[in-house]
Amino acid sequence: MMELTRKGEYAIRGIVYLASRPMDQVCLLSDIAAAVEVPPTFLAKIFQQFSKIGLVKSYRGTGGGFIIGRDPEKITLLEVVEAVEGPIVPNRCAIREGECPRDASCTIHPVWLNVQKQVRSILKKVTLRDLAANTTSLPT
Amino acid sequence: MMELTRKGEYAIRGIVYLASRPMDQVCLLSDIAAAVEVPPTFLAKIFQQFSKIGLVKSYRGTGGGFIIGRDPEKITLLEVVEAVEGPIVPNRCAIREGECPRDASCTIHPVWLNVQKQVRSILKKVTLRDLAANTTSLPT
DNA sequence: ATCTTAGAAGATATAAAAAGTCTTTTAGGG
DNA sequence: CCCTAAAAGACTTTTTATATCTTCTAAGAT
Ligand code: SF4
Ligand code: SF4
Repeated sequence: MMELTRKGEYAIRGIVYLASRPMDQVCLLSDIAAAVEVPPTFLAKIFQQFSKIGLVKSYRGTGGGFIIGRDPEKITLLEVVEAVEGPIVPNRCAIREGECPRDASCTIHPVWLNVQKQVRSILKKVTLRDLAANTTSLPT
Repeated sequence: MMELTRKGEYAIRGIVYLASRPMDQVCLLSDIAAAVEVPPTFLAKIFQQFSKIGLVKSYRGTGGGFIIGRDPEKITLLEVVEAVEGPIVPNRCAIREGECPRDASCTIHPVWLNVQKQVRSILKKVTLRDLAANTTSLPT
């Protein structure tokens, strides 16, 4: 239960790798995919999503590729996960009040709200900077 | 992300209802299904699973049906959820150490372990007695 | 200008899981 | 022996996940 999809896992691996690279160094998608062992075409789709919302910046053409969208310290794991997996909702009724007609009287409802809150809280406290291994100075 | 399946939701609704009934009163599956608004055939499958592990007791034939397997205070929401949804694992690496070859050096790994721990902790603290609305004295 | 490089966008394909149904069998009463 | 109700397992349908492919667009190199 509650399992992250491959997409989510790949997304995190990819952007964490990117966050560990210097911001002035444009990374080829193929290089990122190889480094984090993810199917390149799949990672491309994921990074397109990231690009749209500014989590990464993309450059086309020769010398193109990706860099991180902003300071890794300002990007939380929560943001990354929700960007590709959608909002964290342990059950439908956690989407919004009234989503389940039973929620007003349901004794289980508050439990899911609590789960949602706790999980979001954990993921929000972790930034890409925390996650980026110090590979900044590694060879290309 | 992290969404409970219908099966899980139905399972909880069903067993919570059962927990709210007096233990000496055998409940028809069809009645339970109607009360919690779940497809009867689907709930049947779920209760078969519960029966195997003793969460509910089943009786066949005339006057048959289901009762709760043991004191609702002794059954946690965690147990119920894991019975039908499997273990709570926010990511593969939370299944067991070594499941992901990267886990030893992975900076994200501990985050998922933490998520898993917190969620399990929340669900473990909630018993079926807490969840059972006081419908014990309602008409059949 | 045009060629090459590399990402964007969208369609498509495959596979797996979820959701639900149906049929046959077994057990327990009347 | 007949009726009731659950057990067991096969089966169907739908949805989601996973992945790839093709065409298009932007940017630098020649
Ligand atoms: S837990 Fe309660 S409120 Fe939430 S979906 Fe289930 S019935 Fe509805
Ligand atoms: S978070 Fe790290 S250890 Fe867990 S599955 Fe992903 S790479 Fe493996």
